Amino acid sequence: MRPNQQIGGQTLVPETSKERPPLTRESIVSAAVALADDGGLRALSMRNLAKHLGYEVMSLYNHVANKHELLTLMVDQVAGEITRPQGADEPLAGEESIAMIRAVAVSARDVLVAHPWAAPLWQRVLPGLARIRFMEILLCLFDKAGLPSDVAHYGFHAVTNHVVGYTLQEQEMMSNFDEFDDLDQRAREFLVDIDVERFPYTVAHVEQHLAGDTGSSFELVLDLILDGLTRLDGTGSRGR
Amino acid sequence: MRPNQQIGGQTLVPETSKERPPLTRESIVSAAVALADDGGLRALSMRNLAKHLGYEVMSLYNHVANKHELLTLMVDQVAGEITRPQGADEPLAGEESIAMIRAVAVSARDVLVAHPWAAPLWQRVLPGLARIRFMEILLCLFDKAGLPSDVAHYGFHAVTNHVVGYTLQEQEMMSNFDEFDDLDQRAREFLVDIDVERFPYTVAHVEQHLAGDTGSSFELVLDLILDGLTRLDGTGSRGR
DNA sequence: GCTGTTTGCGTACACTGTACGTTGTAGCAC
DNA sequence: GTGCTACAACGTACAGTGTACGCAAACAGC
Repeated sequence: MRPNQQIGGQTLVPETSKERPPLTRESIVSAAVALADDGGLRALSMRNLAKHLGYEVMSLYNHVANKHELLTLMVDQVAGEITRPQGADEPLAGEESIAMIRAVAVSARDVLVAHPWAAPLWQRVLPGLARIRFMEILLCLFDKAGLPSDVAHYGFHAVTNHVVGYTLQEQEMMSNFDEFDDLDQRAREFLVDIDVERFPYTVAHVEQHLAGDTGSSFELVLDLILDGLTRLDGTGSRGR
Repeated sequence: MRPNQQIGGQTLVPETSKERPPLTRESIVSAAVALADDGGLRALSMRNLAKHLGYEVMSLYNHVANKHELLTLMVDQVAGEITRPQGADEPLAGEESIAMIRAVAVSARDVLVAHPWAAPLWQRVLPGLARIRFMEILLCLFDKAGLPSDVAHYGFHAVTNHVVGYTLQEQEMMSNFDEFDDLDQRAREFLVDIDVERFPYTVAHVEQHLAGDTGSSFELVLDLILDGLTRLDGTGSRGR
């Protein structure tokens, strides 16, 4: 037992200072993010993670309560990558605020694209500090945009929903129709099921996707939402 | 072994015709939906499902390829509950189409609320027949709304994203702040983390949620999107 | 009758997250 | 120094997961 410690003569400071970095909360989370970045969430088991770090499984639990907490920390680390606009603290004109909201949303989307495993987790995990900061900035910008408070409230939801939801749906498409994935077979079944005669619109829609000419539709819908919000400034008496 | 079959004298037609309904694809899916409806997705294991049906685990695999297929079928059954508007086949005015789109979206949301487990699965599973029908109707309505084809394309995404994304985010809130859930402790941690001084906007936003005055914001954002789409009719030359 | 196919069943395997107990060691009081 | 406490790393063990495999009973067509 403990095969690595009593090999050399030096039983003091054994192997720990040799090459493997010490186990910390941060190193664990970073390794987990790296492991999920290539290999997806499926590749992230506690055993696998421990092996990659050069430790045994249960040692991780000295720094992380359970896997859910690890996932929370991972999402939060990724949330910290979202760029914060400068000058958000100063007084702003409405248009400037909207432009900043747009920038934050685009940055958040970029981060979710860079870490494809993060989008599904985003809603399943409680916000950590970085994500709360993200929320705070966005809500602050909405406040400074001069919108009525209720409009600001669900405007926030509309924007964040769009960022996460759009990316999620896009990734589903990608993974389902990617040749490199083993889901290729299922994609075939799908395309067989929908024959052109019964579902012409759906077939056309899917082909539009496969043609790849849906590039900037994320930003188009984002602008759609933002423009709509600014239009709801005064009375708010619209709808139904 | 096989304790249920050789109890009575009749080894023919043993127990099968006695009381338990025969195992079919449909009965399995329905039982799975029922099981997930109360108990959530966590309660839905193949073993648990088999037990509830009065069969053994591996018998299910005679009717369902694997669990992923089962989940797909479950989502599809639920998708079939979405009400289809009458008269969608006939020629429509633009406003009528938009109204129908709105009705379909609201119905879809109702279904997702009735089956809280379905929203997270919605994006993780390939569309089955019922969901393709749903897509077809929606896309058809978008076409009849007189929108340019690209606007119709991402309008479809904007609406479906909103339906699924909004419900998902709402359910996360619910489950994270519900007293009945064992996540209560985590919710406290969350509220402790965000002190009012550092994150005033976030605290105010969360309190707005806890006060429950966010009732119809789903439909408000939906109208926002739909109104925005109809405004993008002609040139499409707006916003960056 | 025989034969091939379907359906239910039991066992078994690889894998998951993690509870629990043991062990070496660092820090501190005496 | 000795003793005590705290903790990080470890190994084992357990309950739970999805499902591959093989066997037996029931039913189909000949």
